[in-house]
Amino acid sequence: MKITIKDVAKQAGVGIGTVSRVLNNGSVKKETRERVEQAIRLLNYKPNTYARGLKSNHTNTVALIIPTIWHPFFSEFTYYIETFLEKNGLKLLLCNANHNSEKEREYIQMVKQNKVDGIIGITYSHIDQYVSSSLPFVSIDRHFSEDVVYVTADNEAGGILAAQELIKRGCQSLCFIGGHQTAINETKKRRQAFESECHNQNRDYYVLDMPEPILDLDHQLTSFFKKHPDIDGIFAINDTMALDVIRFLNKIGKSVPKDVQVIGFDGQKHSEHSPYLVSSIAQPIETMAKVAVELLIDIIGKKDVAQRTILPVTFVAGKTTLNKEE
Amino acid sequence: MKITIKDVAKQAGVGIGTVSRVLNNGSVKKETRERVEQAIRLLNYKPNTYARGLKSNHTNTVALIIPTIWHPFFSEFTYYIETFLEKNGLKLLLCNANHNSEKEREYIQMVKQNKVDGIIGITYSHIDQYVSSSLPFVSIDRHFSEDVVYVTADNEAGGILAAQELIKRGCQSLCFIGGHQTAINETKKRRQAFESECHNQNRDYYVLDMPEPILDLDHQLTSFFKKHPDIDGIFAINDTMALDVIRFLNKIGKSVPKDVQVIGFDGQKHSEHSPYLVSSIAQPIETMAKVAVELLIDIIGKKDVAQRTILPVTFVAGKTTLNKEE
DNA sequence: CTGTTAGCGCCTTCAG
DNA sequence: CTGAAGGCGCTAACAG
Repeated sequence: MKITIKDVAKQAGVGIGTVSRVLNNGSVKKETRERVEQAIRLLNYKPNTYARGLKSNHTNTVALIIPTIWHPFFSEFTYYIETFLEKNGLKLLLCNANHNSEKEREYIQMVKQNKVDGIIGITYSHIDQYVSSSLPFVSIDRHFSEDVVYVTADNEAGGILAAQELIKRGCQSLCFIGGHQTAINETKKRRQAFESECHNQNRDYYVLDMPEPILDLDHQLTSFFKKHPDIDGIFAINDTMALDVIRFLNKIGKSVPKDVQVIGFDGQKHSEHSPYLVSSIAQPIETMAKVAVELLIDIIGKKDVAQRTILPVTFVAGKTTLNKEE
Repeated sequence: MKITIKDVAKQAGVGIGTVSRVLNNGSVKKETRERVEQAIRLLNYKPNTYARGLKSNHTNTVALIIPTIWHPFFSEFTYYIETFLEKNGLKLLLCNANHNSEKEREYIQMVKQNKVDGIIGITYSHIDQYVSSSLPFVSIDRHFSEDVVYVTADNEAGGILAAQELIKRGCQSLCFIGGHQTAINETKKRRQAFESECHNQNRDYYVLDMPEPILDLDHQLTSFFKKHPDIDGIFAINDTMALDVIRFLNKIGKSVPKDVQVIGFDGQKHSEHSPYLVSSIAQPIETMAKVAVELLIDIIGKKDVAQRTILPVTFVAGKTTLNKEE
């Protein structure tokens, strides 16, 4: 049996308008309000979200689009997004896009259908045309061609920092190992900045930048290291790649960090209280989430917001680099 | 400007009922249907979810309650849940409960408010009284006192298997290390079954079962291993605990798996294509998710369903056990 | 087969 | 300050 506002009104002996008013903090005589509140409790009445949404045209729900939740970086990010949404009375609808742009588009449609109020997205597919600046959308790590609001870590500073940290730790022969996709995204700057810093410091460096999806990683790594056996400092485009590379290095009998030092990017952990997976350039994930949520709320509230926000990165020492020589 | 069904009807020169029918695959003359579909495309019309929900009283949205998404086990589980929901045209609302039963209750309320159609929950708090069997709720790993539908891995078989695998690999002195909470849950059977199997096989075993939250783990481990320095086979209640224990063992100079072999529980990976974190009793996470979704859909559809589903576990070899002696 | 109509539960005027 | 009435966009039942 569904309890509606009508039942409450009858129970309290008032009109439904009055009940609505107490629900929405309208002005109601204190005594009447109490009577209504009691009736609400008595009947265990819950306002129907749909009826509300139909009128007010908003749902207090935000969609988050990520490639997959089954990944420490995205799960941490999602964790914080949910936390901040919660603080603002918003709910989170989760979408594992899996590089399926169809699915991403579906969620974009949902904004128009009033199923969600806005979207926060980490997406690497070509959905530029569907994301216009008129849509309440905050992009992470991804600069769309149109002027869509986005938040990103300072990938450029990260690339530079990675080179500096490796050099500081005595590496002589550096390299970058990563993968790339066709869609433009901010992560490409990691490599660029790393290269330019190597250049500035007059260091040799090599680059292995593979087009994704990477199917034969070990094969490619084998020939890369065969060609450059002297490499002793690696900057991997992210922690996952770093782990893969480390696994490979161990397989071919190289020790990390003794023979080769490795720095990843992201600053991942298994879970909140775990140690870092690898030495890494850590993204300020919590802050990124916080800013993304705040921006989205402002956009939904029709306020003007900064089109781009770049947050600082830091080096976090794990077990894949030596201690700094100072 | 909002496009409604009315606009479409006018554009197509038909009544709104007809438009509704083409939207819901009612019987419409082919020619008329085409005209309507064209109008829909032309106006880029999207049916309003709220208006629909208001009528039909369902939202095609399911809430998932987990302690935290920032954890490989839960993020994998969530990944599969979302996948299966998606296949059934359902959306996922994510709730990091963080052991906050207040928040869990809030989501339970949402079912009553028609904000979600049902709930799948991994919850370790005391919300029994709010979850009645009348609610579309599927519980994972948790047996509520009322007859709530639940899905769980075979924790009992897992405990036995863990003991067998350790013994098979030559361990002489076994132990169980875990934590427990006040709320009843299926994971307690891991310890019980492990103990009884040790008993059956006439093996010595020790137990360190700490009340959660565990604040001084290292401290407790220190005194435990001081008391039992001969332990060479450990069954940890889950992979996270296994990792913590391994970290501790390394700290005190013991090598895993050479000196001590460790088996966890869950079968966690960082992400889809990563190796197992530790040797482990793997839960059939994908199947659990699939079954949970199917059960929930059946419950929502008022069908009768099995009250409990127990799924088989398997041993997966990681790097924390020796090869089997066969 | 198709147009019309009556609500779904709520919020918001608008009188009283 | 409060009750009644209209309508949000849609579906389903009912005539035609």
